[in-house]
Amino acid sequence: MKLNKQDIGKDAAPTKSELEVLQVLWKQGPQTVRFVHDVLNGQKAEAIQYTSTLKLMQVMTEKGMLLRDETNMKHIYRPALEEDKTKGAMLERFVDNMYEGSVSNMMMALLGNDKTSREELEKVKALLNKL
Amino acid sequence: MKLNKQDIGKDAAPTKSELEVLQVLWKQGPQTVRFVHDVLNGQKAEAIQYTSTLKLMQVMTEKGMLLRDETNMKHIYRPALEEDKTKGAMLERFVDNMYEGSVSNMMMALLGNDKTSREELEKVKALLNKL
DNA sequence: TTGCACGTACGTTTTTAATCGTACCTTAGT
DNA sequence: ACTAAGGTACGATTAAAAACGTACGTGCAA
Repeated sequence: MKLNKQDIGKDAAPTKSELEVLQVLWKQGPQTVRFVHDVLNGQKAEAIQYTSTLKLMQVMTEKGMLLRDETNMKHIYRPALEEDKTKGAMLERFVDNMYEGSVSNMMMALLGNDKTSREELEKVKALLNKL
Repeated sequence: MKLNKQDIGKDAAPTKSELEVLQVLWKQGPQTVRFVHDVLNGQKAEAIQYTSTLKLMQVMTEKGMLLRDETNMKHIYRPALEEDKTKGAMLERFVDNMYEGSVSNMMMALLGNDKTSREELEKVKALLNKL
């Protein structure tokens, strides 16, 4: 009995390129491979081959990460899972791995980071004070 | 002229296993391969071979990610970069990739996530109000 | 009605990460 | 001195992700 990837790591995190594809679809709605490919390689100097993107999205479909409408010749792909769900899970994993699962730990790190703008922190503060 | 990895992706993000090694060293201070290996595989059912950990750490050293003291036979490894610096960079990358670089966007996601405990959010609030 | 632009299918290759095994060195206990 | 325990070195293998090219189908415009 040959066991498929799907049967195993059902909730595996998307890889870097898979995430890029998902981002486009979440933002733009269901689209063709061509569309996603162009968005991803538009102004990029090191453009990838179209068929590479195609293959990637086909594999993602096999993994159950994307769904596709094959009624027309130009297949239309869409994410199987909502943006919030997926990103939420990834965020959780990230906080667990990096900050012992503690959001406040992560926040502390942010405070010591110059790159984090004052405005952003103000926004967060406002957000939390509305609880 | 053969060009080395080091010359290229100097600030490449640590991979998953590399991060695990770094975490041990940051927490425990400079240590031998044996030590790191045991911490990482202590209670694990699927323990890895010692030489795999050794090789991993050697490669990390080649990449400039670890430094080692070879004066004694048992080499002592330590991270080349401080925890804060490394994690800060990773966090920044994460926020960029996932939340368009906006910390408040990320915070919003956290609010909609049941797994984030109320206490944690309170802590963060307290933290920010001290600004 | 032919040919070309544009699409899918899918095996193959390349690259990188992760893991392993074998050879060999060093030291402490006998 | 001998050996066992435990260390390093490093090429080789396996596994997974990323990228590619070739074959082939479909429809529309000259």
